[in-house]
Amino acid sequence: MRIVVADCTVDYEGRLTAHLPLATRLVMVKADGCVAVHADGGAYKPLNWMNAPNHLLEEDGRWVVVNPKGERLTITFTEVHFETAIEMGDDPGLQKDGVEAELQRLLAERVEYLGEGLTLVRREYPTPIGPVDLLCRDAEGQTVAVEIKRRGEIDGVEQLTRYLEFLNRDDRLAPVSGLFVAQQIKPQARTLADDRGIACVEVDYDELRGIDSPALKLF
Amino acid sequence: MRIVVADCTVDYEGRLTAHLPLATRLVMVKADGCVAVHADGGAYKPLNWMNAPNHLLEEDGRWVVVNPKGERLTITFTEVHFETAIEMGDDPGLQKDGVEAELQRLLAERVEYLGEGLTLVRREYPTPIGPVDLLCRDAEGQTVAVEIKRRGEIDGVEQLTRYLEFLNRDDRLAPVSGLFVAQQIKPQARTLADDRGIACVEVDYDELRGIDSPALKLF
DNA sequence: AGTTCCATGTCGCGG
DNA sequence: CCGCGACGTGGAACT
Repeated sequence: MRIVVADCTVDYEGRLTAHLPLATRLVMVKADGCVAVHADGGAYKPLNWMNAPNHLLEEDGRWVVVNPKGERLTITFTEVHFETAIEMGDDPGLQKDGVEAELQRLLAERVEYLGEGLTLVRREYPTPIGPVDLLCRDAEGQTVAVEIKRRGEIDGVEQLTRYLEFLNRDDRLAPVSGLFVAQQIKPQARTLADDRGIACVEVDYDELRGIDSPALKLF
Repeated sequence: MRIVVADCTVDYEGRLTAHLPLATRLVMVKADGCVAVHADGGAYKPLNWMNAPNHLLEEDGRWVVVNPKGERLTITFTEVHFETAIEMGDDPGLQKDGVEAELQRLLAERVEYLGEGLTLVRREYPTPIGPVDLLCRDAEGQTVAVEIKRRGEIDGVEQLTRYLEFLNRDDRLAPVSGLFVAQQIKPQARTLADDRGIACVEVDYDELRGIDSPALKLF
């Protein structure tokens, strides 16, 4: 990794046009070639950047970074305050836990949490336009398609609507009703779901994890 | 700005749980207090971070960053290879040009560019599921809902379709027709729009900017 | 390579 | 402060 602290101006021309006036900034070049320009504040996100793959042309007091899509980042240096390069080696990568996949796993084990008498038919039930998170049957034996999100927004309702459209063409399943499940459902998403006759359920992740945990079975 | 290159492990507990095994990484602390851990590759985005406002507690060989929401980032240092701190001052900030807001502003001033006899009723016209970019009336006085995108794709057509569904329930407005406007409209989006009776218009940003500019009024 | 969808999304604006 | 939508969304998984 290469690190340069310098007074510079930056110009980006690509998906939009952007310009950074003269100021002191940190320029980072990673081993894969991606370039990022950071200010001393604002956010962890760089002010400007160019992802790999790209080509870095170093002229006198100016770097021009171009990528195959024709986007261009130009950094013009006025004064370099500090510069270094450090070998860091490969990174083993980030291990994550607690995202949507986890929520789906927990709910698949406990579909009755979503509604009395609900039973699981299949997780990731395939349709021509992608898999439905959970396919269930309710107490009366009617099919229920469940879409799970961490945050329930309009896109999720659209997605479930598309699934229902396809599932309802299958005579062995129809009529299929929809159930939209999320840790938090936005009002607009709820409005749209109501309008389309799709039921909504908010679930509590910690409570679910509690139900799931072996510890609770001791009680 | 403070920069540390070190062998470290990182643990994040907050909206999710995440862990980074031991490796050499760059740790950046900005003037506003935000902390970012970068690997030497992968992307411009840090592996782990904590935005301001937060509190950084420096113990022996370990930093603990906590924020008011109760999220916690712990960096445990094995060996520090390099460390520096640099005063960079305020950043004047990024100037952007050519995004959707700009396009909407330009078109609101010149709706007749979108069709002969079109007049603006209101920008950001509210509906229960969000605001319509432009609400207009055509030469015959019929209501037209306009959705503006930089890049016209299928989800934009879906969005406009939802608005039309709601607007058409309002007797004072109905019947409402749709107009999908973008700098470039993907073939699939155009097909879907046609299928739903929604008209499409591609606009040229530079031309619009030209029309908008006072210079043209000299002719 | 193209498409779809998640994200500790982040960011900015308007109510 | 919340809700909502754009973003140079980025990035990963899957076809």
